Amino acid sequence: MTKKIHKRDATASKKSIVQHAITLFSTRGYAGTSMDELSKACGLNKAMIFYYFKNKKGLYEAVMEEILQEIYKAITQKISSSKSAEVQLETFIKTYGSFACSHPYLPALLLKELSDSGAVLPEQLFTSMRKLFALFSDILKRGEDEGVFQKSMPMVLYFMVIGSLNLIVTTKPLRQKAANLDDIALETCSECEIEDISHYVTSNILAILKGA
Amino acid sequence: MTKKIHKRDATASKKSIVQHAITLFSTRGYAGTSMDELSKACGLNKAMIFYYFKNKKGLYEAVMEEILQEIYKAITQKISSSKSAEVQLETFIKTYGSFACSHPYLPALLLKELSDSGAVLPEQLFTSMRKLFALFSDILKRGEDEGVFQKSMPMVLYFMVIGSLNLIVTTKPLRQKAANLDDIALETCSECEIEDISHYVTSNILAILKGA
Amino acid sequence: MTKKIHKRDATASKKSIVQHAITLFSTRGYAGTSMDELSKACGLNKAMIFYYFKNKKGLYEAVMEEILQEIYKAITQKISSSKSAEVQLETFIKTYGSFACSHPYLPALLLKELSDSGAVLPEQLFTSMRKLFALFSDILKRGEDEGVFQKSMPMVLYFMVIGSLNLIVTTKPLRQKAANLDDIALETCSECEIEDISHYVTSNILAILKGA
Amino acid sequence: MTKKIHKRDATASKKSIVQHAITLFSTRGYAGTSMDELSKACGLNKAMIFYYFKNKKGLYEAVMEEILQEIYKAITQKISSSKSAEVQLETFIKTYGSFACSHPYLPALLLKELSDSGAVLPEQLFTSMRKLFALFSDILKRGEDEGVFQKSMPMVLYFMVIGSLNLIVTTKPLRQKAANLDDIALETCSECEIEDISHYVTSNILAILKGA
DNA sequence: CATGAATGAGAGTTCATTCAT
DNA sequence: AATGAATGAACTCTCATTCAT
Repeated sequence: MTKKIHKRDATASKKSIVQHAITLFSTRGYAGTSMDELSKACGLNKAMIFYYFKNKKGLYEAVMEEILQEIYKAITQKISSSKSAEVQLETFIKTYGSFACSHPYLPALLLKELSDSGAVLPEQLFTSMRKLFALFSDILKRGEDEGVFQKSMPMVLYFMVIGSLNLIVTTKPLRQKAANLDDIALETCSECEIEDISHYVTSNILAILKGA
Repeated sequence: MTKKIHKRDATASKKSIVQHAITLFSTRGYAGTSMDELSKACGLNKAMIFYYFKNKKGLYEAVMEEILQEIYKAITQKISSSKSAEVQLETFIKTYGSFACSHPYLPALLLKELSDSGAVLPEQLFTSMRKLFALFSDILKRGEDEGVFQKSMPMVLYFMVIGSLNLIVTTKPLRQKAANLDDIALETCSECEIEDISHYVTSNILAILKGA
Repeated sequence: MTKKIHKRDATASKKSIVQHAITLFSTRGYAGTSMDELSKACGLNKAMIFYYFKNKKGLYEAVMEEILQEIYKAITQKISSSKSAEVQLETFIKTYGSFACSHPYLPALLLKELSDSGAVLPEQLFTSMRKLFALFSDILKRGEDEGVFQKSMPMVLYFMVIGSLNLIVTTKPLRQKAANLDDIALETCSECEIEDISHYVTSNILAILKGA
Repeated sequence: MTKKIHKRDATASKKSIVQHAITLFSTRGYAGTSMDELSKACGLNKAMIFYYFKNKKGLYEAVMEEILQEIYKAITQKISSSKSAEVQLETFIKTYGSFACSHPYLPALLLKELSDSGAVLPEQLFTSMRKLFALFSDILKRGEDEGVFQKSMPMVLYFMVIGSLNLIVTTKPLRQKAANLDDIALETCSECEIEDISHYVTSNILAILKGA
């Protein structure tokens, strides 16, 4: 008689769905993720996903919203306390790197979305990504105004930063497997710490901005 | 009475399938591409896809093999004639950039595959990508040996190059739409030519490698 | 507007699927039965078959499980009340015969499965068949112990019994058609009652077991 | 330039197709056998099967025709020289047994066909089977006329003979696997020679026909 | 809020068969 | 006589989604 009634806690259930959805979407992609699998993963009835998120796309939107807000919050919090443009830039890159490393679904989802100009979520991706880039762009502008940075192409620099950091994170398993297989030593950074990489990227960007 | 009799030319049919598959895979992703749609796109019976490529994965492998060989050939041909490490590096970056721009499926497919460490094609992606990176890495080493380049982290630099170039290409539509919508001017390079960007990336990487 | 809403009764739906599957599998064989046809036959959506039985093989297993249990139950119920080995043997044969006649899918399915050593369901067929044969074999042994039966080859006798009864049932339509067509009288038992045949088989087996 | 042109020997090709078809039909059944697989098995182009046999059913007919003629010939040859009804019956049973054992596709195909009254080949199966049964029936009649056999039900006796022999052959692998797995000894004749079984069946039938 | 039964469309794949060479 | 390319229908199975309870 007593059926396994679930939590009856709307917010908790929603959160559980989103969390498991993040994992699945980031590993299998949007089309490759099935609602059936997701419902099993989070132990909730399949219909509940539609009850809370209307449809698959709605859930995906919630997922992307979530992770883009997370990374944005993580960066703005750290940056607020920084003074100089130089330090702010360093903070931006290092925070992004360590966040991407500890939340590897971010690079996976971001690269997937960006790889087709956000075929699934054009507008939302656009506004969210825009905010993050605006932050980066502002730092560069401040540096220019302060006379510590050269004139630059912010968009390209931004992509150099997040492109390299994202790829370093997503290809980690690939590179480690390669390291075990490879005869000759091709330096693939298979054992590098994210801190060292973030640091290296930072100094590279600064070298570019400071010029000869 | 007149059935849609097809060309009866194996190589032509295979090529047609691969070409249309490239388009679909790069825009919709692996899971999002349907063999039905593909067969309609290339005007061939669905069964022919399986006749030639055994299954969906087999076709995808053929597609990736194709484009990775293309870009590798494009780069090695141009590089062979270059002399100094510096010029070779410039050639690498500019060739990659212009190829990616004229064959925009390359960045799309590459980013998708790299975004989950090649979930679909682990080994093949690995070997093919490895060859391209080895080329890049060799140039850096030669530069070091010749004393014109500083010591560096080749993997990170490589990802800075292809990360930025790929993202510039794939986000082009997104950025152009943004430019029309945006009130304030955020420099998103929506009108930049790929030559200028490749040139900028090149000089940035050289700045990094040449140091202060 | 009025969609074909179904009963929403799990056990009823499952039963309906199994019942119609029995008919189809027994007439068309495993490979010859299509899930599409089955779904139409039982008025349920095709997906429901997979919802309840996972896949075609799973359904087939359920079907075989069902009918083998049925015949086993039918026989054991009747036999339990019998006293002597002789009567038990008679009960076994006659029950099997009348059951096979009133449930003609049993011989059809059994012969098909046995005709290739259970290519589809090796283990299950094995255990289920084994139980039935063990019953038969036990009766013979008891008869031997009691001194009323001669030593015999139980497996061969068993196959003589179920072989003949099954074939009589499955070839019934064939033999009746033959009777109409045939000029000369070939005694094909086209009008025989199953009771007479079971009786004849019983007395034959007893003749064998009692010896000269 | 020189393509692998095949034998160009019509009868040889046809024979090869039939031989391989026998194997496949007997193991996988009619519906379970694919023309693709068959063409690969016999190394001939798929279209040739249709060139020679019109369609799948036509090939199946040829296959059944072939094996039913084989067994009929094998038996009639041996029987012609026999004198008494008793010896003829013995010859019938033993020849059938040894042929079935050395050509195990016969029992497999026969049981499959008989299990649904020849759904695929009603008429042909009917005439061919009829001939074999007529042979058996004639022997019994002669025995009756000679006063050595009791009155009997030929159809049932016939099915007891071929039912048991066919099942013994087709279930051999099943019974051998069972023997290895089984803890307690259930006499499944897993190691019996066909000669012993044929002999046992013969003496059983004779016991029936000679009566008390 | 939660469940499991139900659905229709479409997925990838295989089929028997035909046609041009 | 023989081949490989082509076809359309059918196959098993999965999908996102809805409905009754």
